[in-house]
Amino acid sequence: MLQNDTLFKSLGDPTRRRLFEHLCLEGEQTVRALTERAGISQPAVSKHLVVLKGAGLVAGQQRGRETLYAAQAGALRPLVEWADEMTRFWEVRFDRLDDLLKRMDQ
Amino acid sequence: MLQNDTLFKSLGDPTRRRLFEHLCLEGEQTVRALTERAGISQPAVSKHLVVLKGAGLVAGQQRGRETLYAAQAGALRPLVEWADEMTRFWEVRFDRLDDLLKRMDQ
DNA sequence: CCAACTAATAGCCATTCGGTTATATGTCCT
DNA sequence: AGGACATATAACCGAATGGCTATTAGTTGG
Repeated sequence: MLQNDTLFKSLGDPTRRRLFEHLCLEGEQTVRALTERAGISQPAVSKHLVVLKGAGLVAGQQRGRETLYAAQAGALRPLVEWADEMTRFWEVRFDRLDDLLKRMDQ
Repeated sequence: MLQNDTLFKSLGDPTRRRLFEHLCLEGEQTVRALTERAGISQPAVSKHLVVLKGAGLVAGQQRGRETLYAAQAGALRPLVEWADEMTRFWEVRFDRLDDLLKRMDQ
């Protein structure tokens, strides 16, 4: 579960998550475009992109003097799987409780 | 999307996420039991539980002098929905690119 | 060739955060 | 009643974090 740590941590910061959201919804963007929209300095954006890249959430390809970043939505899969697993276990327990209550009713 | 901020932030800390995982997999636990397993001090655990409760991920019911905490797995739904939405948008764009490439092939 | 432009890095700072110990509050048991 | 126990809160501390400005490196176009 160590891989999940960087994934969840990356998405834990609102600004960073918004950058990722924007890339998902609007498609690949230059750092410049992302900066204008984020309302923070260009170096701050670049630092966030490094973190997102470290989690596999984003990939950047250089084209000339600018770099195009694109979301890698597949990187979200471990997150969904984790959530499903947690929910599944939780529901199993709920079912057991339900059974217990039914047995107590009778 | 402001509600998601606290949710993602709560899960962003590994220790905290592990507490939640434990409650999901093992069922409700006292603070004492959680503390023994977490390997940190009892106040630290209590603080994490406050944060998790703030995100709706956990609920505590006092019973005598101890408090039983239980996971609220339903609180994960916004997270899954968010991930689905991001993936959906991303795939739409991918399809468009796919179409474009097909058109270019012909 | 050089000035403008784009992005990344370095260095700095204030704040946040996760941990600690000490203490308060409340409950149980003898 | 009083001591042990369970949890929450307060106060504090060092490390991590997210932001900034300044600078560097690389690219383009006149």
